[in-house]
Amino acid sequence: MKKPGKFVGLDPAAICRSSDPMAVRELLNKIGDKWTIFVILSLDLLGGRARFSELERSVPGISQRMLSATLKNLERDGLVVREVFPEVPPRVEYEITILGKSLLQPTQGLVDWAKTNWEQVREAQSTYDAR
Amino acid sequence: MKKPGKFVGLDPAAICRSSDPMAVRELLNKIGDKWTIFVILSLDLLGGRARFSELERSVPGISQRMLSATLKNLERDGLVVREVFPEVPPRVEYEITILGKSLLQPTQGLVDWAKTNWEQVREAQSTYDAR
DNA sequence: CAGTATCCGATCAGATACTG
DNA sequence: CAGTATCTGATCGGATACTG
Repeated sequence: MKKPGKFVGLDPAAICRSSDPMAVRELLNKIGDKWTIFVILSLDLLGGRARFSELERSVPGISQRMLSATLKNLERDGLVVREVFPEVPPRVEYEITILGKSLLQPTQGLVDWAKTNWEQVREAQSTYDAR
Repeated sequence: MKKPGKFVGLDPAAICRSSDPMAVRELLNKIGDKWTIFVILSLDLLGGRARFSELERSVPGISQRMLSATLKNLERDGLVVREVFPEVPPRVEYEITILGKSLLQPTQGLVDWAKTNWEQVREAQSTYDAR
């Protein structure tokens, strides 16, 4: 679904001590896109399981298109599972997997860093821009 | 330099318990772009200080254009400092700041997660794609 | 050496409209 | 309700060439 894009020539050991720098690349890529993190965090806050419309409401600003695409990628990566109930009107529930939950911890580390340090980043930006 | 892009409507408390979801957004955005993480990690591995050409060699595949842009953003954010030596030929050194170093810990958390779990992600992708 | 300038194709994500 | 389809402007990043 999401093509990784080729990325040749990175020396694993030298760059990030990872045996697979592509994994880091791809992970960072996913983490970095506009909605992924907010969707998993929301799903977690909703108790780990929610339906499409609940997520839509929980992530203000997201469009159906982007929520759909984001969930599809998360499902493909094994971070959430999708369950369809054959009812009318249709009901679909998304549940965070153990793998998905395990990603929340390192993610929270970044969130915390932002909380702690972003003011300082903003100041640096202001200083820089003032020249 | 890097325009954040407007992003209205996110409920801080509900989404990520952050007092500033824009900070998280922007951080994730930076983290997620193609070279930022590899450049800071490389800079750290090079002892926290290196010149342009050293970084160019340490991050295989990066172009001058992207290294330059990435470093400029890192400098603007206060994560590295740039020092110019008025010599011929010119010499410019980049040094990671304390703020920059502090970002390495949460970042490493993600790198470790990728090392531990990416195989599982790949399997999930294969399974998903096989349908 | 340490960049900048320009061009360009690819991807991203918003808006809007439509559907089983 | 839970999506998909289509269009579009914006941004990203690679390739290449040039410069103080």
